[in-house]
Amino acid sequence: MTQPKTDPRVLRTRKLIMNSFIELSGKKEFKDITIKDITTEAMINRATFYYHFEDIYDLLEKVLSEVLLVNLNYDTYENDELNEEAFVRIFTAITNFQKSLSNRCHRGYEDTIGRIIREQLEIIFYKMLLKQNRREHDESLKITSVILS
Amino acid sequence: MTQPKTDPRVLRTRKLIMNSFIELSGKKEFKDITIKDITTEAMINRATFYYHFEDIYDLLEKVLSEVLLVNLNYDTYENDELNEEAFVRIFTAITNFQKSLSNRCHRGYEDTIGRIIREQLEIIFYKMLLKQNRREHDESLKITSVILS
DNA sequence: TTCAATCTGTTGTATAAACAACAAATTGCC
DNA sequence: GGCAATTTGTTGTTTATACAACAGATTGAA
Repeated sequence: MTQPKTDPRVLRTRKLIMNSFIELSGKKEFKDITIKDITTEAMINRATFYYHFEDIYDLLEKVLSEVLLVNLNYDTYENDELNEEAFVRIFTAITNFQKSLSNRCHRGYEDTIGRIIREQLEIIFYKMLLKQNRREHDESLKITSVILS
Repeated sequence: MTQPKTDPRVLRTRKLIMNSFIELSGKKEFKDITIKDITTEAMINRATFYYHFEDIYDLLEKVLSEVLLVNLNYDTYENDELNEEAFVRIFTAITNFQKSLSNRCHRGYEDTIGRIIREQLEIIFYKMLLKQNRREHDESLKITSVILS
């Protein structure tokens, strides 16, 4: 509640970059997306990218976390049944990322991806547990483990 | 072709402000729209507004010109028949503006609006004439004159 | 009318973003 | 492998935007 309020310029720029990345992810494989692509699409100076993200992997991490969090917050307002669909969407997205990522083995990156997803899922599941409905989510957890293993 | 390239920040900010204004115009009457409303909606600092526009009337002028120009450029790619619809849209928009503007008589503003519209229409008609198809547009001109009188 | 609240313009200062230039790394092609 | 072209990080400088504060204007309700 008492957050220091982030500069609106920062919010706008980050959103532009992230959206451009997501947009491009629909057209190209992750390994073919360059930072220059993203910044050009976002109409943002390339130097500005590095003000917000270390590199393209850092961006990927943050986009993934963001997506998962957004979907989470969105879901907490809907109930039970509808969540199922959302989970399916999320998992599909994750799987796609994993797949398109598999080529670019650079610095054993799958581990990092896996870590992020697990962390976020942990949070999600935790909040879900607080809402008392356990059953189906345990299945999801197993599925994820399988995919990431 | 050899334009000095405007700063992308400027383009973004102007677009944000203009879009917010257009958005708000759909919800409120012009006379009820404050600059604070616009900047809040656009998530732009109010001081920044004055960096780009003198006041709300200046914004209105530029939005009108912009809208007309965009529609013009859009139309030049389509041909004859479809233009009719576009013109209808534009005239409806103009008429609405005029109507919602009529209360706010502040500094005899209708004159300015009329001037802008006439200027822009002049350009449009001129370009149309270069494309040889005269007939219908003369009617439009008459209609406009009536409205503005 | 009067008064409180809101809005308008304006200014000074801090910070994010643009831009240009660069060396190093990576890619892709022969 | 080697070479040209592209991409990546990084830096210094300029410019646009954020923010806070202000006096004056406008609004709206008592």
